Amino acid sequence: MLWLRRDLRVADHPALARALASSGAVVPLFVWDEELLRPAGAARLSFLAGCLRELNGSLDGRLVVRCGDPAKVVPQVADSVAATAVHVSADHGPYGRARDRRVEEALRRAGVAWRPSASPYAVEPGTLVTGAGSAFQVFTPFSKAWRSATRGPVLGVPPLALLSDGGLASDLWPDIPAGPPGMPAPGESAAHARLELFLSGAVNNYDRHRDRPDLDGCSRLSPYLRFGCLHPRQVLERLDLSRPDHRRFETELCWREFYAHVLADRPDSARRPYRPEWEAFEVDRDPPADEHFRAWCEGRTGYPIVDAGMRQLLHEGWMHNRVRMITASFLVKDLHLDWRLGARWFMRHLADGDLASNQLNWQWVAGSGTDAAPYFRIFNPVTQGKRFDPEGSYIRAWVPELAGVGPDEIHEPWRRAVTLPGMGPDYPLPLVEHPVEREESLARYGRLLARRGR
DNA sequence: TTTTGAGTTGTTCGA
DNA sequence: GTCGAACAACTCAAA
Repeated sequence: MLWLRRDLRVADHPALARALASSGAVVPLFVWDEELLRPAGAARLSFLAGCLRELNGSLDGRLVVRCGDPAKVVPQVADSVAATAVHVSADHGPYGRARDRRVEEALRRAGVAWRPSASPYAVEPGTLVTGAGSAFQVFTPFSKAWRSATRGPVLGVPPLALLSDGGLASDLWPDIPAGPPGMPAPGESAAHARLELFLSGAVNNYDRHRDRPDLDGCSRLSPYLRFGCLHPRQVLERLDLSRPDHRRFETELCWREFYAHVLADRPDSARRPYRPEWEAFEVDRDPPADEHFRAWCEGRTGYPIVDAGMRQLLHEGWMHNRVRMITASFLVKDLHLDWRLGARWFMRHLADGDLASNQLNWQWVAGSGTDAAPYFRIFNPVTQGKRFDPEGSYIRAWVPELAGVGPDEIHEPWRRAVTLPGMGPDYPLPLVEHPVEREESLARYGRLLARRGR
């Protein structure tokens, strides 16, 4: 049996290849695990469903789909097809590890072997350590180790004739809500199409354009990497590392692997500050915190680049990386809310929502994460907007109230002459004043330092 | 064990 | 308008 989780592809699939090589017939199984899907919204669920539908096609309709607790369902299916072994791609996340321990134990009692293969990372999380044998906490030394680590070969598509549905009904699916209108196209073939598009264009200007949400300058591969429609190995082998732009993209893939390593070492950092002293950082909980949070979620903070990003998230199930940083900084440093609120909202609405990348990047913004974050790194939403969306076309695409405002005024619409017709009351005034809240954040940081000194 | 150099992504202020 | 300095102190990783 092959139990699929975050490896929804047929090419370059070590667990699939190994299962087929070691057995007479292989039954592929996917389990809708309610526990895992609870924090996911319509975008990720429908993206996942689309990936499964296409995968089922690639597997000649032999994919067995079930709902429930894997510790019950996997042994059940294994029993009904008389499986001798269950193959998986390893999962090093906090939930995945605990779940796999339970499943492995249940299978062991039933006399079924547990066969983990390589994870959805180029370098297995947990394997890279410092000279002293501890986990890396700083990106740069990690990236050096990662670049020189040996990686497995890229595998092709194995012959699939030995796949079987074991005679089981295969279509026991939960109800999946429809995804947002602008959602990425799911599946392995869409992943390869996107990769080819990226390789034929944007990657060659990646250094310059990756930070520009108004351009199609980044890879948009994150949802495919999230569900293993594509393995990072397959991406890395296509890069020309003699070119700085390609190396820059490789670095971004390395960040993904770094945070997977960090989470494997510190599973608690998904829910708690990586630096424990940050537990004491003051966040707003009393009114108007609730109303502030709602305004942020719905994209009506009155800061155009922030609102554009939050609306793109709801419309596409995706947000440009630069804008993720800007919106996250706004929640944490301007609204003084707990990063976990924002992280949960992102996890709900992102098709690519990945626990390690999401939680630890949020912690990076909040200052509680691995980076020795300079306390003064507070994004100014106006400056960021001007620098990375100079014409304002990204904002205009997502904030129709500002469609008629020109580049000079669009980042600070509250400053535009009141005599301008037609764009008065639609767009909200700023929820807070950035310069004031910046000082407030610095003051809270100062108090955290003072508390530590005591 | 001690020392040393360095740490993704920024902003503001004053010259 | 441009540019460089200042903005804390600490901890990590490796020599």
